[in-house]
Amino acid sequence: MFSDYTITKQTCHDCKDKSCAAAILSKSELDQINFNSRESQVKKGEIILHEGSLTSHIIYLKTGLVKEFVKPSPDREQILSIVKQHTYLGLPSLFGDRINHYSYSALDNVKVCYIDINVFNNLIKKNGQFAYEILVSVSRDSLNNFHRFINQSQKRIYGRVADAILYFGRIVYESNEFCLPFTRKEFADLIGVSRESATRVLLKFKEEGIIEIKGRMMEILKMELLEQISRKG
Amino acid sequence: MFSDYTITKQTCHDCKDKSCAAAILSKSELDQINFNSRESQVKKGEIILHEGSLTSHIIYLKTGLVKEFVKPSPDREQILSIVKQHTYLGLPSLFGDRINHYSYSALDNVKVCYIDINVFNNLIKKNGQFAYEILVSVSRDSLNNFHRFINQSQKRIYGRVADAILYFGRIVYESNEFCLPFTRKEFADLIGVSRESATRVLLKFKEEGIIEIKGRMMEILKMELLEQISRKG
DNA sequence: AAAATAAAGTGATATAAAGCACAAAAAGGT
DNA sequence: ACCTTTTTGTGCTTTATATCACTTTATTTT
Repeated sequence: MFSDYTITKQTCHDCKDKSCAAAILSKSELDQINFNSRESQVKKGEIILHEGSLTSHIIYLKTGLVKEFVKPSPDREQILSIVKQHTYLGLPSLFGDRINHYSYSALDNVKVCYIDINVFNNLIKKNGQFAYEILVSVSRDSLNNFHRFINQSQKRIYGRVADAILYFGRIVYESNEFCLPFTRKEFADLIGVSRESATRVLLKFKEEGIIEIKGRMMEILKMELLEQISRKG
Repeated sequence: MFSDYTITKQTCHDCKDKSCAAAILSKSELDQINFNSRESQVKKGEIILHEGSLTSHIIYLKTGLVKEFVKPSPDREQILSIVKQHTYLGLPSLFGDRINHYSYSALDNVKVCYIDINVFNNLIKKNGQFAYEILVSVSRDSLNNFHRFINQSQKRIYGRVADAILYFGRIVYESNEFCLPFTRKEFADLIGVSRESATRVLLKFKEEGIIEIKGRMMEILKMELLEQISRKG
């Protein structure tokens, strides 16, 4: 089982998937990360990080998609966001009590890097420019997530479904045609509605020619209308 | 009107209300803030910062309570949090597009300091330790607010009202007896329910002896029960 | 390829909470 | 102290969406 996690290692210096923050580090600073990190692969569906666990390493998502979620109770799941590549996972948890507040699981086969937390914190404290970049990233995420949540809490189901579709089209895949990375249940968990209701609205949208949907494949046909529905709530 | 804002100025060095972050600055660094900031008072009910406005100064809440909110539509209001003294307002907005994403208004007469944004950013980039402290604060807020929101979206009205009461008792006032800083409407806006429903639940709690409430005065009588209701949702 | 399991779709019903309309009380202004 | 405005409380009605129970369709497993 464990041998599935192929542990490869090239140097961080010539990594094509560096974060914006890491890009501004000096050679010797990058060396510190290089010597105190390792890369690993996680298969589709597997958990990368568990809500409630203690952080000893910071995890950088090098390639692939990851879902960020919490389970308020064993039978419920709230998906907070879909995390794209070139992102550190769970930064806010890192600077607080060091307990991970969210769980992360791989939506496809992904590559992640584990970086020693002390090395990372040290770079922040030593290099204000690096800290600033991390701050920008934490702030952006905080704002984005919050906006999605506020919208959600204000909108009714049609608006929420429209939002979710736009989220995939504009932010996650940046294309009008994409393949949902998960089931209808999970789609529903992303916007906080029941699976049945989500299904119904999705089919209504299809019926009205707003989207084309076949299994997990989805295409936005009437962007204008969808945006309008999203606005109206 | 404007003369109401008494502009006093003592030096930042002997300020009794310094932020945790500012406390670690050197004398010369504090000087920079000192020469590029001014203190001002805002009266109860007045707006400190408008959602959508551009940031030229960062605002530090020296004393008093402030409500952080957004207005998704002119007739709706979502209160995000009650901000306590010794907190920078709207930090996440500062590091993104520099547009304020939330509004802030004074819940009582408050003192705030306006600090030049460039000076502030400079300190972050020059002093990683300072940056780290800001990072901790942004992260804490992000996590806290998110938790409240996730809870909210998962709970039904009884749980939400219980949460709000506990929020005031434990976090805002740190006492079992307190005076709500605003109307029932605003109380409802904090937890995203209608005013009528909030009222009804509040009175139900009173009837059952869980809380004592008279106007805006509130006292938590059965903490255990309240926590249980909060957990059950 | 067949059987088993999981996911998706569908109609009927239940229900929590919003909305409405009004009365009572409190707060604010003159 | 009186009038006006705002806030709070209350019963009734409406409505959106969850939940239930079941069928159909996909996906895995053997």
